[in-house]
Amino acid sequence: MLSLKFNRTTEYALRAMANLALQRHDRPMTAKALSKATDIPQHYLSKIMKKLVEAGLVMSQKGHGGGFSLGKPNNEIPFLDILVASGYESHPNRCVYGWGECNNEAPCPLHDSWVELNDAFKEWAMKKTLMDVRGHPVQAPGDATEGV
Amino acid sequence: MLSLKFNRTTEYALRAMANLALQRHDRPMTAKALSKATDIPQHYLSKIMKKLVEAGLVMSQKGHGGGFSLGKPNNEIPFLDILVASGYESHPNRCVYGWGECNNEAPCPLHDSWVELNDAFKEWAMKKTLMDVRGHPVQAPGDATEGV
DNA sequence: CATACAATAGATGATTTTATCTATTGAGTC
DNA sequence: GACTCAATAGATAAAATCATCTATTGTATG
Repeated sequence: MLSLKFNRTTEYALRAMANLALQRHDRPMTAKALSKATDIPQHYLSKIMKKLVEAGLVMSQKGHGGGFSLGKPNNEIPFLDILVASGYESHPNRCVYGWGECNNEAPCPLHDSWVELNDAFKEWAMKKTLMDVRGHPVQAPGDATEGV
Repeated sequence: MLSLKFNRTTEYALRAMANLALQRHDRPMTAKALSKATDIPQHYLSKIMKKLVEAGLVMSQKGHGGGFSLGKPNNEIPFLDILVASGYESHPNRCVYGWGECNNEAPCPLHDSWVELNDAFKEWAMKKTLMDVRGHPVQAPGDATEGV
């Protein structure tokens, strides 16, 4: 079984955003609560949230009653933005084959294959948004949700 | 520009294999030579080569005149095998959302999206083989290759 | 069989990533 | 305005990854 691996920071960013997106009430969610819900170390999470805030994907509110909430509607937050905001892109198109210069004009032996994979990845990241996170009931249908 | 990131070990494995695949003469290639050609630290490379040997993707020959050569024909070595052999799979389908149990029956909110991406990834990894590495001239057409 | 070559193995070190801890700043409530 | 809540910031620590160094084992050649 092969599966992609994101680094923790990116994985956490995705996880936190998905969690925020599933929040029903429109009251902001505190870092502490989010940390608990996502099982992400609180202070580590805070640093990630900061990045997401800076990217405009999340709004933050200090002080009593404050917390985090989405900065845009679900469907306007593609995973791509979350990946980028979380700092996923540290090695901008680094050549797997090790060539300093590697592009369509001077492609390394792996270039074409590599591009194919990345195109698929990029397509996914652009197409999928936080809207796609809803799709399963998060809790059992009969549970008691406090009325909005 | 978003692009996938493999860890170094995996990237190196891919790179080394691609390099071996492009070798014209059928004499084995020493770790030293391969290290130089791929710009991978020699002893680090050796450890990776060991894994590839164990997986049967590479044959190794000790002693004078020895070195590494492909263990199978190019087209029988899909990238998938290289990834797996290099140890890419450390977290067997870890749930991005952090759920211990996460599968089609009990899918986390990110599951479907995640599966979609991974399917694309797996398809790529299975489809592409070392044969796809040939496709560009490695050296200028008119260069002097020693006769086989 | 002595020598040089070359893979294998194990120990050690550097760097990066991940995680934690301790303030500090900002905002609402009594 | 004192108090509590909660994000922000920075320093520090733990762990994993990446890299190097030093033997050791195995193989061909003079």
